[in-house]
Amino acid sequence: MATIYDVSVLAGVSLATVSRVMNKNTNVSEKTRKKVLDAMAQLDYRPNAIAQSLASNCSNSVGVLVSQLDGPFYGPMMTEIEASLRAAGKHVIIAAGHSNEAQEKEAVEFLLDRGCDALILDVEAVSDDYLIALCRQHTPIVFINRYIAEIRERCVYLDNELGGYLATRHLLSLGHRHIAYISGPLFKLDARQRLSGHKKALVEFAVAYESELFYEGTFKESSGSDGMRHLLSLQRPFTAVVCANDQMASGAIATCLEQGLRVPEDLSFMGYDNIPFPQYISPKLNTISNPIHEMGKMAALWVLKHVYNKADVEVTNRFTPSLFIRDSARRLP
Amino acid sequence: MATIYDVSVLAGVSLATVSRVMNKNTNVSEKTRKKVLDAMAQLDYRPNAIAQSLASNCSNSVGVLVSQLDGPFYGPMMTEIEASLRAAGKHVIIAAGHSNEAQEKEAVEFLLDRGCDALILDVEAVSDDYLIALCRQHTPIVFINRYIAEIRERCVYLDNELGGYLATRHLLSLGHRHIAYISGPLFKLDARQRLSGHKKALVEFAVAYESELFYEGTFKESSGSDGMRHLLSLQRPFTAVVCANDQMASGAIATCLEQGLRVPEDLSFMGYDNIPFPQYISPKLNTISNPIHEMGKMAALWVLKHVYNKADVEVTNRFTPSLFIRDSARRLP
DNA sequence: CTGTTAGCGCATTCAA
DNA sequence: TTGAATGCGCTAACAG
Repeated sequence: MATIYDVSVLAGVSLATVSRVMNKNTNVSEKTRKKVLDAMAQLDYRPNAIAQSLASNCSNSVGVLVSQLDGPFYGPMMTEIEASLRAAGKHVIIAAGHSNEAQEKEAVEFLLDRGCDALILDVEAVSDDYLIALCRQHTPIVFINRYIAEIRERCVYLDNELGGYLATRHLLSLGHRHIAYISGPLFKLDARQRLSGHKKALVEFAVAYESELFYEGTFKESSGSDGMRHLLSLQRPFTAVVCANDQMASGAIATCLEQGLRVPEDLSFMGYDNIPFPQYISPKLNTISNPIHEMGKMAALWVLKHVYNKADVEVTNRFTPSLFIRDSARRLP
Repeated sequence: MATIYDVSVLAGVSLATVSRVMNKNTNVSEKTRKKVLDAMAQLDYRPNAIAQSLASNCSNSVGVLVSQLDGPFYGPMMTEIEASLRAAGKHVIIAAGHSNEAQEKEAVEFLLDRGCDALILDVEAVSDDYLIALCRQHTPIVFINRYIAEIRERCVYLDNELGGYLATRHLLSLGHRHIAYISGPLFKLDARQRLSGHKKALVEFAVAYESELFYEGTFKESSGSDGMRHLLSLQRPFTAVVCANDQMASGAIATCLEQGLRVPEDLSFMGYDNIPFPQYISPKLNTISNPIHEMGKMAALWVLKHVYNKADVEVTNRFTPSLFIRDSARRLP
């Protein structure tokens, strides 16, 4: 591997001059610039990014920490982040925290140690205090899907309570009065907020909350199935089910269909997140939009703006969900 | 940020000694080791990974390049790779190539420049020659989803032709004789191989290949819908459709259901990849397994074995697909 | 406009 | 067992 030194020798200039042309420093005559460029080409020179980072204290890379690497939720988010950052010549180092406190912390420290210029974190298991302390570090950090008042200008998040409210209100407005709820794991803030919105809508329509019709799932398809089986076993009447995400809704609907129930004729459903797949199933799922890709993009823009002084755009912190009406809920006669 | 120098001063030892205890070098007396460890703890010392990489020429990180960051295919693969590597104390830098030659090359060079100890590549757009040349570099590289004879021991791949064969043979064995085919983009090797297996099965059953019943899609849901609409518009009889992946199959089935066709009563379907979601839709999709997560794991093991001299496991290069029979195809009377 | 000189934080000889 | 010295490849003052 050729080094900057080899280039300088071949070009007959000093080391510093080579560095200057690399960094587009204008104080180089066209003639010497060309000599250097030629030498670089001839040696197939590639700058050593590690050495650049060490010397400049800037790695041109930003660390991204998500809960999982797979799934319909984080994929689009990472895609947007990567695309936005790459378009600005920055690169992305991705790690997974697996919703586990130790792993999340370890990943954060890894990214910090790797000299990332900034971090974009989607973390669920670590405490608010930990994150607030983290912000006192010199590496700038943005948070996705999390709202912490003390550092609110670094948070990019969805109004999950509003989404939960919209989902349930839609069913209520269709005449449903006995509505089951398959929740995400309640240790997650977004799951709690969605549930809170659900209850708010019930109150608004003066419908009692039936705690028997509540099931705490895991946000995965299989727990939607499990939840549905549980609810059906109750022998307690209900005409609709709100699921805290589309994956659980899909699992729940599949279970209904297996048991010979029709959707939405026998049971109406609402999902949440508007992930791509359920558009292609039958019945098409009603859901709440979750502009996760836009939030990813916004986090990337935040970094571009605050860390790299690019992108003079306005950063929106709070995103608003909206209702998608398709074929999985019907109006009660 | 405390440096190794700060630690050495506080501990009253030399810089080299601190380095020794960090690297678990045994030639340090218990007493001084303890002094150093104490100093580290006191200063909350975290080694600078960048500096370590530069000095040791080893970054403890491996680069992973996939086509996309989202989707049901690459997600599980990345998850396995990350988990296997992290368990060994190694880290992962992920980039996306977007099935585009320039972007794939750029990403490869980025990962190389970042000082990755090894690369795991899932690339589609670059040529075999480029990859063969890449292998002459000093950074070890392993390929997923690609077979190149000259560097076969670095390839981890699926027998796609066999999978295509199994899919079509299943339908043929159920009595289908007019089988449409919705293909992946033919510039991708796996799409061509799956199609080749399809034709092989037809030959075996002495059934003519009807080129009118062929549609070249993109591997995305929407192209499954498009393909289905095209096939239906042909007014040419067929009783089954083989789709080159599950996503297109889902799109195609959705379109059929929309148009009032029943699956599998009116039309039988086969998918490919066995992605999670279609298990939760109705009808449950027949498909071909694609052990992408195992392939990801195997690639990680390859790196652990050949680069870090860990994991004395046997590396399997070729994976064999198998048939999953569920509810989307019926036997013809 | 260009060259010289110091580091960046750490690993690694080579002596002691 | 420990310390001093050197260098990894590059950037960034500071001179000239």
